[in-house]
Amino acid sequence: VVNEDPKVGPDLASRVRAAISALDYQPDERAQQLRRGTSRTIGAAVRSFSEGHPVLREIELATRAAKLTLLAMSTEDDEQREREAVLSMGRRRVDGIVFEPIGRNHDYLLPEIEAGMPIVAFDRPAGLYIDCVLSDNAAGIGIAYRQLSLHGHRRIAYIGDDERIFTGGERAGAFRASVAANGGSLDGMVHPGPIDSRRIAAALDKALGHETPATAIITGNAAASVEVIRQLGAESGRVAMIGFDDFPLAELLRPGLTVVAQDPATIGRTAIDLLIARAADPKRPIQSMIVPVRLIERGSGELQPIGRT
Amino acid sequence: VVNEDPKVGPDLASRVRAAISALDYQPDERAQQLRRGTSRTIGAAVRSFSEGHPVLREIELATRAAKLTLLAMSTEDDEQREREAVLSMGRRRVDGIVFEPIGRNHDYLLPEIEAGMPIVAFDRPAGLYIDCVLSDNAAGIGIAYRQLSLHGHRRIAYIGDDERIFTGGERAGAFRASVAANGGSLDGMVHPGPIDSRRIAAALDKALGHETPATAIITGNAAASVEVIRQLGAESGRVAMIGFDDFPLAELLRPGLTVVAQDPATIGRTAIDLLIARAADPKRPIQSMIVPVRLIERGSGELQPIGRT
DNA sequence: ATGAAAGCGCTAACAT
DNA sequence: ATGTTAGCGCTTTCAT
Repeated sequence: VVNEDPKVGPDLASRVRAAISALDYQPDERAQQLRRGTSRTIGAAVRSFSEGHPVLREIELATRAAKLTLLAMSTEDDEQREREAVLSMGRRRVDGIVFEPIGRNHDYLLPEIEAGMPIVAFDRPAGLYIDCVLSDNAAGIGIAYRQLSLHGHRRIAYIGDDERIFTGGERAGAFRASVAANGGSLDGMVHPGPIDSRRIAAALDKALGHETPATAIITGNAAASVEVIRQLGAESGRVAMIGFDDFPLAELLRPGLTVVAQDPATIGRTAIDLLIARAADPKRPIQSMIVPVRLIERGSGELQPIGRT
Repeated sequence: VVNEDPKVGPDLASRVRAAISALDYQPDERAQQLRRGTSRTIGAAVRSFSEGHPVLREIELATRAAKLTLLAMSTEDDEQREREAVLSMGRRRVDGIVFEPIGRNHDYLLPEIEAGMPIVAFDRPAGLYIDCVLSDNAAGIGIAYRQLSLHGHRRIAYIGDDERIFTGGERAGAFRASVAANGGSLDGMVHPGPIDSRRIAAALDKALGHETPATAIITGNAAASVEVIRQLGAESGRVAMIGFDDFPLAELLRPGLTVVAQDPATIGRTAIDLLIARAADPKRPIQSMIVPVRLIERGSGELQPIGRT
C-alpha cells in the first residue's frame, strides 16, 4: 500500500502517510528484494580502493543512470579476495557483476553464469564465457614506440609488469613486436617483472648501461612510470619516456610525462552496457570490446636522444 | 542443515553436500539476514571513488578483521547523494554506517539513530549526536607554520578550501591564529575559497604581488597544493611551500613537496572501533576522536626566503 | 476501495 | 538424529 498505488483511498492514504512519518518507516530492502525477485543492484569488484579509480566512478554514474544501485567491494589485488567478493555479491543476488579479474583461472564463476548471473570483466579478460572490455594495449604500445621513433630514438627500452599478468603480457608482447617490425634489437631492452625498486633499478642499469644504451623508455603501467621517474631523479630530463596509463600528477612533473592514456569513461560505460545487454538476452554471443587509447604529449616523450640535441 | 551443525548424521551430511555441489547451491544472503535478524555488513559512504582513498582501504581491512562485509558507496561530494547512499544502506539494514559528511545539516540521520543504527563520521563531524574521528587540523597548520617560521619566513600565505567546508574553516582559522600568535600581518595572506584555477591565480597574485610579498605558502588540501604547483610552474622552487594532506606523487616533484600528512590507517581503524563500540553499547556518550598528523619534510618547506639565501 | 492470505528463501524452535 | 513448522518484512493475488 506504500507504493503509490492508483487505487488507494485518499483518507487511508493520508493516514498511512501520517503513520509513516510518525514512525520514520523505511521499508526493508532485503524483504522487498526477496519478494519482488530482483535486487535492482549491481556489484562492482575492483582491485583497489586506495588508488583512484576513475572507471569505478564511471560505473557508478552509468549504474545510477540505469536506476540501479551500485555495491562496490575491493579485491585488494588478491585472487582469493576476488572470489570472496564476487561470491558474496552472488549470494546477495545482485542483478549483475562487473569486476577486474586478478588471476588467470575464473572457473569458480561457472556456477554463477550457469545460474544466469550477468558478469562482465574489464581491464583484463576472465575467460571465454565472460564478456569483457579492454583497452587497446597493443595499439597503445605501438603509438608510444612510433612517437619515440619519430623523435629520433633507435634504442628504446620497455619496463613493465610481470608477463603473467594479462596487461603485462600484452604490452611486453606488443613492444617486442614493434621493435621487431622496425628491425631494432631487443638486447637488454625488455624488462617485464614485478614493480619493486630493486628490479627497476637493475632494469634501468641494463638498459642505460648497455654498450648501445637506451635513449628512451616505455613503461608498462603507472606504478612502473613512478618508480622509473623516482630512480632517474634529476636525470629524468635526459632520457625520453612514455608511460602506459595516465595518472593525476603526470603533468606536474618536469618534464611533464607523456602518456598513453586509457579511456575510463568509455570503459565504464561499455561495461555497464554489456552487463545490461547480457541481462536482457542471456544467450547472446560473448563479446570482447576493445577501447581505443590515446597519446597525451607532455614533453617527456618528445625529448631528442642525448648527443643529438 | 547447511550450517555445519554438530547434530547431523554423517550419511545425511554427505548426501546434502553432494546435492550442494551438484546444484551449486549458494544460500540467499538476504533471506538469511532477514531471518537471522542481523546483516553482518557495514556500509561506508565516501566522497569519491575516482580519487584514491586510503582510509576506505583501512576501513575495509578493519571490517574484514571483524568478520563483517563492507558495502561501499560513493557520494560524489554531493549532499543529496550522501543522503541517498546512507538511507539506502539503512534500508538494507546494515549493522552500521561510516561516512564522510558533505554538508552541514545531517538531521535526516536522526530517525536512523533513533532506530538504533550505529553511525560514525570521519574527516568531518556530522553533528552532536554522531561519533566522529577527525584529523588534528589545527595542530597540522601550526606545525606547518612553525616549520616555515623556523626557516626564516615572516610573510606566509594560506590558500585553501572554502571556509564553509568544515576542514576549510578549521584550517583557515588555525592559520589566522598562528599568524596572530606570532604577531604577523594577515594582510593579503589568507585565501579560502573554491579550488579552481582562476581563484588560485588571483590568490597567488595577491600574496606574491604584495608590497611585502609572501615568501612561503601553506595550502589547505591536496587539490590546492596541486593547483598552486601547477601555476607556479618553474617558479615553484623559489617560494617555500607546505601542503596539508599528502598525496602519492608529492615526493616526485622537484623540490619534493613537504606536507602535513594525515594518518589514514588510524582514522580508518578508529572509525570501525567507534562503530563497534557504539553497536555494543548504544547509550555510551558520543565521542570525537582527534587523530594526530605529522610533518613530512621533502624540501619545499625547508627553502629559505628568497634574497636571504 | 480495502482487507486477508500466500509465499519469496531462509533459520530456529519444535516435535518426532 | 531427522522431519516439520512458524515467521523474518515485504508484494501480489484474490476476496470482499
